[in-house]
Order: sequence, then C-alpha cells, then structure tokens
Amino acid sequence: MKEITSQQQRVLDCIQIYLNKTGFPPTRADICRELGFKSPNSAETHLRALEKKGFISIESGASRGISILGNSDLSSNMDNNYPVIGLVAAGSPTLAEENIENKISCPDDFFSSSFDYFLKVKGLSMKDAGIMEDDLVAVKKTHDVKNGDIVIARIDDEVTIKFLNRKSPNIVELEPANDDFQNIIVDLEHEDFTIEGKSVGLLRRN
Amino acid sequence: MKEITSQQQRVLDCIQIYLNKTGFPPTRADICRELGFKSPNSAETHLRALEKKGFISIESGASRGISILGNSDLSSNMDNNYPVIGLVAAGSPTLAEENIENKISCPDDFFSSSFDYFLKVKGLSMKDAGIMEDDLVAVKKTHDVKNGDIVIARIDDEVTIKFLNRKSPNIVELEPANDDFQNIIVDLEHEDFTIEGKSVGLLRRN
DNA sequence: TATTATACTGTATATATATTCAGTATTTAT
DNA sequence: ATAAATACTGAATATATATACAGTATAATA
Repeated sequence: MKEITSQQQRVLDCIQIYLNKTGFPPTRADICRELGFKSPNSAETHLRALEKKGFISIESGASRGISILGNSDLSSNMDNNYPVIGLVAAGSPTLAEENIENKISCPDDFFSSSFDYFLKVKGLSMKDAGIMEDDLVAVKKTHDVKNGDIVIARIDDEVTIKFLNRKSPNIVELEPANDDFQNIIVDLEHEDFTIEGKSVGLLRRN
Repeated sequence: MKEITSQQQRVLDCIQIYLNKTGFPPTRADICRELGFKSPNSAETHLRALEKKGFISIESGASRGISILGNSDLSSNMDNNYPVIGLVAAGSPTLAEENIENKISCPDDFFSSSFDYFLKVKGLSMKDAGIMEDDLVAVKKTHDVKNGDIVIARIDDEVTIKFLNRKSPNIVELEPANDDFQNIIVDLEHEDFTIEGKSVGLLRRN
C-alpha cells in the first residue's frame, strides 16, 4: 500500500469516525463539514487520491458509496482456534498435544499482527510491563525481533519471556521487567539459544 | 423489542447482507431490486415499520441513512461488536456515539463473564495490577461488586478505575495499584458516586 | 525547467434518492 | 363490524449528492 499524506489520513479517519457514529459513510459535504473544507471538490479530490492508493473504494454514481478497504474491519471476520500453551520451566513451548492446555476462539485480526498461540505466563518477571501471572500472551512465531521487543526465548531447555537486548553479535541480554529479577546474559557461542517468537498482544481473563 | 414479520425480517436481512457486501446501506431502490419489489414505497413502508419497532434507525433526508440498531442477537454469530470507550477525565463512560472510539469484534464468551464495552485506560494508576496505559479493560455494567474487585467508578464527573474497598455503609475507598497515587475516600452522603461496572478482563494490542 | 501531485475555493448540473400521495387487497386486532 | 396493521403497485417531486469544470497556489519530482 502506497504512502498516505497527513491530509488524506485526516479524511480517512473522518470516514471511519463517521461510519462508527452513524453506521453509513459520509457524503462529500459531510466530510467538508467535519474537516472545515469549503468546497465539495476538496473532499472529492482527497477521496480520489485515497481510492488511487488503495485505501478506499468508491462506487461510481452511488451516494455515500465509500467503503474502507484492507484487512482492518469487515473483511476478515474469520475466527480461529488458538492453542493456549503453558509456560513451563523446562521444555520449549511446542504445539504438541501434551502442552496445549486448551483452545481459545478469536478473530484472526484480533491483534496488530497475526499470531500463532497464546502463552500462559508463569511468575512475575515481567510485571512492570503489565504482564502478570496467568496472563495469556499472544505469540507470533518469528525471528524478526528488534531490541526492546518482548520475546519468547529458549535457553537450553528453559523457556522465558523477557525484553530483548542484543549487546553484540554473540551476546544477547534478556531483561526482565521486575527489579527482583536479574538480567540474563546469553553467550551464543556457548549456549543453546533460540527465539521462539515475540509478543504481539495480551489477554487477561479475570 | 417488538415482534417482527417475515417480510420485515427479509428486508432487515437484506440490509445486513448489502452492508456486508458493499460497506454501505442500500437505497429503497436497492432493496426493491434485491427482494423483487416493484415500487420504492414497498421498501419505504417496511423500513418505517422496522424503524417503529426499533430494529433500525433512519436518518431523515439522508441518502442510505439506514443503520441497524441494538443487535443483542440478530448478528447470530458468536461474535459481536464491542465499543471501545475512552476513559476521559470528565464525564461518565456512556455508550453515547461521540464517546465510541472504535469497535472490536470478539466472541461473546471471550471473558469469564459477559461484558458490555472496552474501556481504554489512561494513566498508570493501576500499573501494579498489570493495567497499563491504552490497555483495553473489558467492562461489565453491574452494581454487583465486591471488595477487591477492580471497578469503574464515577465520582461527580470523574471516571476512574480502581480497586474497591467498602469501609462502612457510607464510606467507600478506591485503591490504586501504584504507590505514586493516593487512595480516594468517598463519602456517599456528600458526594455523587456511581459504580459504572467492573473489570472482567483485559486486552492489550501492542 | 517542465511536470506531476497535493491542496484547496467556487459554480454548476445531471441524477440518485427519499419521501409523499393515491390506490388496492389481505390479515389481524378490538 | 370497524379500525388498524401489513403488503404491495404506480406516479410524482423536492432535494441530496456525485461529479465535472474553471481557477489558484505550493511542494515535490524528473
């Protein structure tokens, strides 16, 4: 998807807000009223730009014929069953049957990114990041992680959830969010270390 | 909600299907085309009947100004759209349209108990309870709250989320989960105090 | 340098659309 | 038995709306 200008973003937001508020899309005049434009053609040209860039579609000739495209809203309402895996002290969080505590049905587009399973958190090592015991962290299986990401990592046979901090090509620091815990420093040359994935969201069921 | 006739149900279904398909509501002519009516007035009268019975609302004078109302079970899926309400400093978190920031589709049985809306948290007064800024707290509208519950309360015009602690019939203590914040003590005789509901879960989208 | 994209105002108009009025017929309450 | 609600056709119309056309101006390309 092409880049969007700030004014086009305002118009796109305006359409979404109008939709949330009324249940149907705005007219050109509505957009002008909301954003302070004085000519309906101001809205028209922005709409055509948004259409050209693939953010919306416009039904020709129809009144209020604007619909917002992309995966954000109506299109992907598919539910899926996501396994809940216990964070056990030893053993990687595999999707093997014996590790699956239960399954949770939720929409595929529920979090900012797609994800693969829920990890049930043990302990309070990430409590200052708002991750408490028994919270369910939505984990995306990936190796594409940056410093500062909350990652699910395996050192030898221990699985843990921590902030990632790559110190040097061979040294990785795993940082808890709790003063009672120590940083874990991993030497990639001498220890068996794997990134299982990263947190893309959290679910807490009281 | 009053009873619906089979023809009115067909029209209501038609609106929903049209919305799913196009992203915007149908015109009278569209409904006629879909259902085989030969006069736009056929659609009009059905729409007015549906409006009178509270199934839809019609924006007078607006084209395609139909919106489907109060869907307790007419969406028929397991999923429902739950509004996201911003926790504003003043004003109660009503479900009024202007307070709805967004909607999130999720299964009705997603949390331990049914719930009514998501509250977007501002500030860090509950951080030690793992509730961080911009977290979405699933709120069940109820007055059935116990000591220790995380409640959404309104004092005069301030809405806040805190632990509940009833001290005596007339004194309620609202306890933050953050040492930087003070307990709030409310005298029910002299202050306007309402329990809006309680937290039944939490959702965090990174 | 010329060109294209962005970002508007202002006017005009064909048509898309809601909505009223006039009928007919059947079913359901009172 | 009479009124009211339902379920339509058909025609007419005021207006809501998309959209084209004519300009102006600035910033970003090529």
